[in-house]
Amino acid sequence: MRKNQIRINNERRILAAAVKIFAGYGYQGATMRKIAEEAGLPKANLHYYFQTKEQLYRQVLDGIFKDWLAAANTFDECEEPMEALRGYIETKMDLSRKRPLESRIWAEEILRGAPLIQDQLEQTLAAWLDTRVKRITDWINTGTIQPMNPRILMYMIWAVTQHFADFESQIRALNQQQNLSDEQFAEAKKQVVQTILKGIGALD
Amino acid sequence: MRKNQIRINNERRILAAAVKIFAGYGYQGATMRKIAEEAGLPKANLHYYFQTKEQLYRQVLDGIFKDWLAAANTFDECEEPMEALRGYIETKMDLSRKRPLESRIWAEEILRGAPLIQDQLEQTLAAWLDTRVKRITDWINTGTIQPMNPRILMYMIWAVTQHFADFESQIRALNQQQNLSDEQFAEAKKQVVQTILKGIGALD
DNA sequence: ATTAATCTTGACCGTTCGGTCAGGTTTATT
DNA sequence: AATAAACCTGACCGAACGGTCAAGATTAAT
Repeated sequence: MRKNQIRINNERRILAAAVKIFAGYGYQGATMRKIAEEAGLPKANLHYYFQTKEQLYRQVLDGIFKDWLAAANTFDECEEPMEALRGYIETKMDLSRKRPLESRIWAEEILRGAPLIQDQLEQTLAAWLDTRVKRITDWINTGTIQPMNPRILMYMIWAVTQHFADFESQIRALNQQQNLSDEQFAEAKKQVVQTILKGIGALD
Repeated sequence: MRKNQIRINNERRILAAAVKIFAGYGYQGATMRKIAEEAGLPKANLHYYFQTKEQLYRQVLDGIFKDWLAAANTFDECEEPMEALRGYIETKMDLSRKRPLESRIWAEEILRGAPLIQDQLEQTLAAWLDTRVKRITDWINTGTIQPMNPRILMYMIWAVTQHFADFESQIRALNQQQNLSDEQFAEAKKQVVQTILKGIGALD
């Protein structure tokens, strides 16, 4: 069982360090030296486990993408539109709160034109979105929620929830140089859910 | 009048090229060579007008910040809450549509922790936000709109409107590899306004 | 026409980057 | 105990980076 224990252990350490450094400096700004220092390993050791910087970065992105999709479970578990959407928004808000670094890496990749994950966006994410769009369309057709473009709704949910991770430093600067407290974040989460659900007529 | 015409002309060319390159590659990924090539000038010439890469970048950011604040005029010009907010949201959406590069440069700077504009955020932007928060608070106190946290409302507006510029490549991948057409963007703009205004009870 | 100021540019510099590699050390297998 | 496999790492490399500079070209001022 603990056959490749050393490999498993070191790859985990390197990936954790890579998340921190890529999030803090961006892909170009991050250096293998910084990541090695953060991981407490010699630089050459990184290249033993990950041949190139790009391969290391790809593995980081893959991990983030999986979390991204896993957050959708809440969406699928509920029959009731209001509860499905509420659950999804809350899950995405919690993800922004607990894993802001990953959100920022994702944001920067998209910002740069998604050079490495374009295929995944066009294949996996597009398919993922299609099935959710179909569900929302059903709700609209049965009159459960008001007519709208479901894609734009999803874009809005992504935008708002991820904003709290991606623009954290701006929010902090506008909040007396303090990160949002747990209470403030809970209030934000509540207001985001409330505004979107009410905005699409799901609370009437 | 056309005293420093050469200087004015070249600085404009360089700044325009810098916006393109900084937006496309990020601060670290952008190189003075690429900017020079885009501007059609020798690299050494850039350093004649802008001593360092950081100074060039700062001037780009300053220009963006001014547009940012100028977009607020719509907010102040209307007495009616619904119209003030609608105007502001629409102006921000138009800005995302017409100047996506600037939005992305801003987003990347915030993503990296706002190392160069932290002061401006804490001073100018914080003051700007405070006055708008006061206006919204007045509307709440007079019962024109429902109780809420005005700051979170502003964060939501920024998040959603800027998303259409910052995450353009993701939206494109989810839209059959096509950027949103003018018609699609107009629909998005309408739905964003509708959802937010209805969401805060301004349309009841 | 002459001088001064501004502008232009190829060649160059020190630094840091991602990546390599030979040779040593540790761990697993028999 | 011996062999093989996996792991470790200091020293090094070519390329590309931001930035400099001296010398020439152009424009403005007198």
